[in-house]
This record gives sequence, structure tokens and C-alpha cells, in this order.
Amino acid sequence: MTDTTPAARAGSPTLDPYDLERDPGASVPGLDTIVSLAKRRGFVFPSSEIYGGINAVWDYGPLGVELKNNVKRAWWRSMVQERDDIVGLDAGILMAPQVWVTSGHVGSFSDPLVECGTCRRRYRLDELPGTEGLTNTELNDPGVIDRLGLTCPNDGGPLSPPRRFNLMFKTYMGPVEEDAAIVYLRPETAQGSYVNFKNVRETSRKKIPFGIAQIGKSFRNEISPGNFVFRMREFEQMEMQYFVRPGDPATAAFADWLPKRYEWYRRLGVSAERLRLREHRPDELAHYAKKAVDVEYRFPFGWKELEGVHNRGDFDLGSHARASGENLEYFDPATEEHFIPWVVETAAGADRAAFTFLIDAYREEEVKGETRVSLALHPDLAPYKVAVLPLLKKRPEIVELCHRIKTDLQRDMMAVYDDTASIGKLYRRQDEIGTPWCVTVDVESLEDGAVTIRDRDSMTQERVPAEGVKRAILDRMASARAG
RNA sequence: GCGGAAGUGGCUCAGUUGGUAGAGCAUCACCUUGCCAAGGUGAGGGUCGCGGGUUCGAGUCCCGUCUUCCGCUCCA
Repeated sequence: MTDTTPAARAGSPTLDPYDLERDPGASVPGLDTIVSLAKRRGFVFPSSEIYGGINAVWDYGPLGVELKNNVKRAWWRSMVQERDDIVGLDAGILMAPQVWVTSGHVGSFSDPLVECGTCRRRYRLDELPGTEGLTNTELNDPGVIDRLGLTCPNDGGPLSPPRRFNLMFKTYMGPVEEDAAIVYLRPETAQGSYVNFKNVRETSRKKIPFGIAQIGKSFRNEISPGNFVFRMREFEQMEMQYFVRPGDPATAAFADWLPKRYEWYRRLGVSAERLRLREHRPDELAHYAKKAVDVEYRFPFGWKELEGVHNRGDFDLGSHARASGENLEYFDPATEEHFIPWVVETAAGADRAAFTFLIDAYREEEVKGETRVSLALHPDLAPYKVAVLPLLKKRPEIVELCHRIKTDLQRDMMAVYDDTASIGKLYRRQDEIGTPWCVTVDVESLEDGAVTIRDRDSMTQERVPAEGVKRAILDRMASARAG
């Protein structure tokens, strides 16, 4: 039997993560397969399905919410719980509108923009010569470029029709729907960390370098969403802003965080062949970034960003300090210097991460002409850690012992009891939803007080005393986490 | 946003020239079996994405719309 443990299938650790040429595409399951499994087993459903659905929003079902919660829990553990230099924050989805003006999100996205087909420069249509006096309706007319015969002021190239890049969702705060009451749903959680920088620093008494971690919903009115939960209009981010001294220390922090983030996915079982690192070219860097490297995964639709590590310099704190008038400098008592800290950010998508773990854990096996599906999920991520199964449900004592064991396990972990099929089928069911361990109670258990623990990955069985089951499972979880 | 394809039980699909919807798997119950998806009997579940239209009659033809996928575009 092939070794399907997370460690083994994670592949050679010597693979070059920067190798952009390799492509394990053939081994990646199709998107249809994953979507179908997700629906069939209750991981993900289309939102508002009984009304025909709503574009680019997906709901997490009973197993999906467990998986995603586990992803977030694993992230929080590695970022906040196990570190002394990072603290958590949960800022509001609604923020003062000025935040988004300062961050640069409002300006570029609230006006009709046209783009040159050759030099790719973008212009506000209402600032081009020849557009004086046009109404809003005319400015948004797709045919306005042709009608006025406009061309690129830079090189005379063809201009695209005007588009409003409404990245941000808007709503109104207060009872009156007027422009003055417009607020935005945040398109990223990071700004909440920047505007709370001073509050967090003072109350947590952290000294630089230190970080602020956040998990929360963000909203983007994407022009082309799609690929299942990969690009949604409502999604959840896991972002950490690490504040450091300007210049070289930021470069060093970047070099430290990048491999850490790559390893996080590897330790949770993602195969090395399907993970790589890709540095942004200077021309694709975001306005705030001095340097950016993406952790990419080989999705069924190609290599795509899982997480970005960015050196944002002092762009954010500097901008907010200027715009708000608040002093956001840090005073270093050792050197008696005042400075605006630089930020190294790790920005991951919780949905993308959960999606990645689901795809990467997917296994198919041909047995007696049948295709058996199993999910080799890391125990930290599995929706259920253990299933308790009776070999013989006609004996009430066996069922009763099962329930006693399950109730005890439930105090510490997600556990489930099932007796509605033969034992082989009960195992297959648990395999398909990624449950790492099954506890089986048989007739002998009633005499010797021992039960069987069956391991999904190694397909081995071990006999343990019924009262020692929880300890045994907890030990296995701990050793899986240790690697 | 543009072009193409597709939407029929939970999943995968069939459904003839238009005549009141089927299968396999899954689910549930009972019987049987008792350590890796056995077998038997039975049951539940679909106003065919939604809304109009044509027709005596629409899953089937027409229009609109929503959703999904593919390609382009876009992607702070």
C-alpha cells in the first residue's frame, strides 16, 4: 500500500519553491469533482440556491464550516497563540469613509476610468480634453469614446470604454440614504490594524518588532469572480501586519516571514509539488508595496495566489498619520529615535486556504471496479476527529458503550456516532469526509473492555482500553501537529 | 463587461417528431450480515433554474432573466 500520510505525500522538501516551470497539473483533481464532492457531502453550497443563486457567493455547510473554522484556528494558533510578539484584533467591517480615501481605495475606483490599449495608462475620463460639460450619464456611455473620437494623450492609442471600478461595496449609515451617509464595506482587514496601531501598541505594551493579526470578512465587487470559492465577492481574510524598523529590518522580516508562511501550508499537508513562490515584477506591484511574493497553489485552473507577503514600507502608517493628524510614530527608548514603522504583511484568504486543503487532500482509489474517494486531511483540519462505530448494533450494550465513548470524546473534539450501515461502509463514509480515526466497539469489548482505533492514513488498527481512547486520540493529534 | 456552452431528485445523467418525468448512486425503514462500500424488501425526494410567450397541450419550440463553466477582458 502506498504511503498516504500527510508527511509522505507532501513530497520532497528539497523541491525548489521558486521553480516556476514545473507543473503537476495532471495530478490535480478537476474542479467539477471538488464542487460535486463539496455539495454532496455538505462542505459548500451555492448561496440563496432556492432563488436561483447569487453570483460569487457561497455558503459553508456543516462540514465546510468545521473545515474553515479549523483553518482559521490553525492560523491563529501559529500567529497569535504560539508567539509572544503578535496580538489579535477584530476591527469593524464598517470604518470611517476617510480610511478608504487615505488608503487609496476610493480615489481610483469611484470615477469612470478609460485605459489605453497600447500603453496601458489609465485616465479619468472627465479629465480628458473634450469632455467638458458631459453629464454623468454621458460619461458612463460605452460609446462616448468613439462619439468624441478620443485617443490616448500619451501615445494616441485606442481607449477602452469608460468603466467604473467600484471595487468597494457601498451602503448608507443612518436612516437617510444620501451621499453624505455613504460608508463602505472593507475590501481588506489590514486598514483596521493600521488605524488601531496606536491603541494596540499602547495597551499591549508591545515593542517593535511586533504584529497585529486579524481574521475577518472582506468584500470586493470583483469584475470577474469565479472558480468556485477561489474568487468571491464576500470572502474571509487572515492578515497579519508586522511592524518593524524602517529599511533593512523590514527586508530581514520579509525574508523571515516568507518561508514561515510557505511552511505553514506544508505542515498542514499541502504537497510541495503543488506549492511555489512567485515574486511580483516591479510593474505588477501594488501601489503600497516595495516588494511582494505570492505563495501559489496549483489549482485545477492553474497556479494562483494563495497568500501574499508584502513589504509595505511606511505607506500605510505614514498616510494615516498625515491624513488624520495623529502622531503614529514609534519611539525607540534604546536609540532615542522617533520613526514611522514599516510594515511587513502576510495576507491569506481563509476560503482559498480551506479550498486548497480540500483539493490537496482529495484521493481516488480503484477497488473492485469502484472509485473510492477519501480526504487525507490533516487531523487539525478534519471536520470530525473521530467516529465511534458499533460492529454489532443489535447488542444494546455495544451501542451504549459507543455512546459513552463518543460523549466523552465530544468534550474535547468533534466526534460522531454512526450505525446506519455495515462496518465497511461506515469506514468509507468517514474516509470521504476526512475523519482521521474511527473507534470500533465489538462483542469482545464487552468482555475485555478494549476497543479498536482505526487509522485512516496508515490503515492500521490498535486495540486500546475503552477508558483510554480519548487520551490515545489526543496523543495522536499532538503527534500529527508536531509532524 | 464581451463571446460560447450548460442548467431535469442530494450527486451523475437519460428523456424520441411537443402528449401529465425516469435510471444508477446517495438517503431513510425493516430483514440479513458482522472489521473495510455484501444481499433482500420497501419508502421518501423533482411544479424540469426563474418569468413570460406560442400551443388543445411545453422538460422539449421562442423571448427575457438568473446561475455555473470555458475563452477573452479585468484584477489595489
